[in-house]
Amino acid sequence: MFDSLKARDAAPTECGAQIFRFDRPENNIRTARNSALASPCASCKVRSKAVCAGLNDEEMEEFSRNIHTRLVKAGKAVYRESEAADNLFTVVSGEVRLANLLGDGRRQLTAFKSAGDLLGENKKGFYQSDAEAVCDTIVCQIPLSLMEKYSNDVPAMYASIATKAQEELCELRHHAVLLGRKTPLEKVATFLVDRIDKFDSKPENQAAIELTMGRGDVADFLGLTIETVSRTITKLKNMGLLLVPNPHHLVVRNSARLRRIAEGEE
Amino acid sequence: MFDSLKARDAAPTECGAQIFRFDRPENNIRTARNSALASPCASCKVRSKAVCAGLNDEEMEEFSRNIHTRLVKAGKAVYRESEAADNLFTVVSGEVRLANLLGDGRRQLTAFKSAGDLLGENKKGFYQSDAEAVCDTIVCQIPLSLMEKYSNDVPAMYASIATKAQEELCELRHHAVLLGRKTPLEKVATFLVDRIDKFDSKPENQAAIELTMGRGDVADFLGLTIETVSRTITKLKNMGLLLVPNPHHLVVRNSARLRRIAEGEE
DNA sequence: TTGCAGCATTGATTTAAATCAATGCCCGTG
DNA sequence: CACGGGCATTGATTTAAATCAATGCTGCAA
Repeated sequence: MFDSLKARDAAPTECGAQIFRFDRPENNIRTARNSALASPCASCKVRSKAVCAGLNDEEMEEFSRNIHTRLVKAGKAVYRESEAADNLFTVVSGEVRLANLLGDGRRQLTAFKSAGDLLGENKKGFYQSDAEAVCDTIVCQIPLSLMEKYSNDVPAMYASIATKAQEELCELRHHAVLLGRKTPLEKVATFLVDRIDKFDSKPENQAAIELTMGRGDVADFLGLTIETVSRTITKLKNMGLLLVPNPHHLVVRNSARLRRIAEGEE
Repeated sequence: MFDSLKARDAAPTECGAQIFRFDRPENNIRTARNSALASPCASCKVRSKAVCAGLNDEEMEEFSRNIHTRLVKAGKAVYRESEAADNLFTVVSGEVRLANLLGDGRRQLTAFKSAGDLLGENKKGFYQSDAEAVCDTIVCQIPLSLMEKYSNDVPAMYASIATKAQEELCELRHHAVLLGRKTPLEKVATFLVDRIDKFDSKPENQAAIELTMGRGDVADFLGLTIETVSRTITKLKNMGLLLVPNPHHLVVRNSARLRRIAEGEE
């Protein structure tokens, strides 16, 4: 019955994951008082956006001794649902999808996580979704025990986690509206607009979008089939709203109108 | 186009909201050392489940001077989206729906909150949904400033809020799977099973379910139309899984099978 | 270079859920 | 007690998206 909704494997697509360099101590987040301390974290490009942003130099120094970075190849799992949740993860580069499966293989993606985002939703000590790399991805693995330690000592970190949880709740409500009430056209438009807002710093009317994931991932994120996603993108193209140089690179030509469509306003 | 999806008003249904009595100091949660202190909180029936559970007698005493309880009539708002978020709320009795609207009136409910649940999701100081009483409901209004004060002093309270946030995230992911990938039959079955798990302490095979909300609310929660919800309930009735004494009271006759249906296993 | 595998697109057909429409039921009210 | 309004249910019809099916494209490997 749901054959075409079966879980699909990752598109092992090149997504330009740049390697995280430990040997480039250009700390532009906070001046290291003692550059001899320069730890992996010191040169971390996502530190300003990540939960560890609030640590001072000494704390960061200890932090960096306890975390470690992992390269997760496209399609491989960072963790799986029901595994014991011992770590949190910050995405350093690349992109991760959070997936939940039904017994017969139907799949729903609940989020894509990219640079600076925090992963590791758990309940009673177990992860609640599969977290899989969409493309080659680097994550920073943070033992939960370490987090707990800092959470008490470093209010900024607890606050940061709380804020991220609130944002995530907000995103999920937003996504529930999409899944439950939007048309395919509105779903795809929302997806594209959200990507622009997440990645494109300059909110011009014309914006380039890189899709690290394949159509199957988009479909499972939006609660559609691959075919409907494809047809809808073609439709947006025919409406003159989109250029499609190739399946993984889109250019939005009129993001204002796309935004209106996303909200069901036309 | 979406006329039949327009936001529907509350069913002003009687839901047996029992009035919260201040004058009955039967503190079965924690023995009040000094019964002269007996505050409204002392007799609160939901305290063991609520965020204030971790307060000691003195803290609770101060707490009770700063909170106040409000009766919200069926259909009225506890708060509205985009209002300044100055308070959190604990549901004392009754039930609240969280609603998000699209410009043209389409509506998605993201949660029903009942006794002991915490309300007041906000982002950057503003509520993110409409919170409306499904039936006559009593809420305990807690100034956010008070929460912040206790959050620093009373780790248990911060932990309790964090736990509730995690649970909420978990529920929303669960709901995303439902909205994006389940059939109407599975959606309704899931809704019923979740209600049993939430309200029915004894997990017998036969369980009574009270629906405080009308079919419109159920439809907007499940991403369906009223008609489909109604037909699906009839279908479950015809399958021998359900008795429907009246629209607001259902009896599940085989919850094990209902559970299997909910997970798409048959 | 050719062939193949995996995606993506496009087209035809089916089907399930939305929409449109009518009726019934229950409760509160005059 | 009769009436009216708001829900809920049920039936008929439409329609949009899933499904089924075929073809095309791209990049990798033999």
